[in-house]
Amino acid sequence: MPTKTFTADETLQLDNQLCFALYSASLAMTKLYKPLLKTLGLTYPQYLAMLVLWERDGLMVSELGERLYLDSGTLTPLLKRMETAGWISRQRDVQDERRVFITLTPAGRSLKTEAAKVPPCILSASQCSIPEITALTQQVQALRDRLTTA
Amino acid sequence: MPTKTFTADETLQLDNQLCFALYSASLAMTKLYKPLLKTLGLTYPQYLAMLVLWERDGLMVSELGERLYLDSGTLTPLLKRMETAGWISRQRDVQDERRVFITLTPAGRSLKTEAAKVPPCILSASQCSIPEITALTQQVQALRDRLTTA
DNA sequence: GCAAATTAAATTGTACAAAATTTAATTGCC
DNA sequence: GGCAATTAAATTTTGTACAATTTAATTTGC
Repeated sequence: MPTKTFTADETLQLDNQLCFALYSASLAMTKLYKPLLKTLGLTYPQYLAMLVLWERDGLMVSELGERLYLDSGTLTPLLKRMETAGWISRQRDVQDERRVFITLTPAGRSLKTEAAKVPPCILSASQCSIPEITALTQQVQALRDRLTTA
Repeated sequence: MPTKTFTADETLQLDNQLCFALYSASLAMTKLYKPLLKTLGLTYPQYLAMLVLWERDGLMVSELGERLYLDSGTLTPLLKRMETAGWISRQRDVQDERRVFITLTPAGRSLKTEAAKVPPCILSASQCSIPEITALTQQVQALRDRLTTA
């Protein structure tokens, strides 16, 4: 079977780029979340960190980073701001002084109730059905997993 | 038909979030592009700006921003760096001193040939077929368009 | 039992993103 | 014609991202 070839113009069209579709969709998503999260006192990446911690806390910074695909250079300042805001505490391991464990404060834990109102707002704004969202989420996750192992 | 309801735990699971799938996939994509673009002397958002300008240059900053869904607060410093690097020139309109037009330099224009090698590298790293990529791109674009009008 | 390699986080420096404010120019409207 | 509203970009501030380097602690070989 002959392989279709593309011109330089076609391969470089902005609207043919999956990377740009993801980039612009992710920024659009962030803009939608921002005003809702502002009422909670969280930025968007801080909200993602809270989603991880509401599932299970007492994680090391590196474990949080694996879950979020972010490194310590990004997480350390973000977590310091979250500590200042009163959502989490950062405690260095006495056994191994390199490790820092992240634990939710009572305020951080109870914020989950308010946060549960956010996803339904986003869902309605996205004008998508649940099955559509679920399918797209799985496809994009599968792509991400292939990209991170590449 | 009864509507299925979800618990707070389900709605807040990180791996159920389309927003996080997009966010992490977009960052993974950026990491894949970064070493390839470094050989060209471009950052990833600068590359996106070049894609627009290779299609058509002589745009105002605001027109570039509409195409990329970015505002002048992001684009102005980015474009200044691209001017310093020699890829573009920024010329203020004599008729209307508020407008700044962005034009490719000869070096910027000729960079397109080298850049055409990038998308095939990404395609092979993504381990996806062309039809898969095309379909996913269109779905994510459609989502973005619904989010930006929301 | 100790030096080399590894691991974990912090630090540093560069580069976006976006909200808010400022400055400058133009457009409407009476 | 003149003033308010609007538009366009720059500036400022806050907050990510991430590569590269540094510091500190542990593990592994020999």
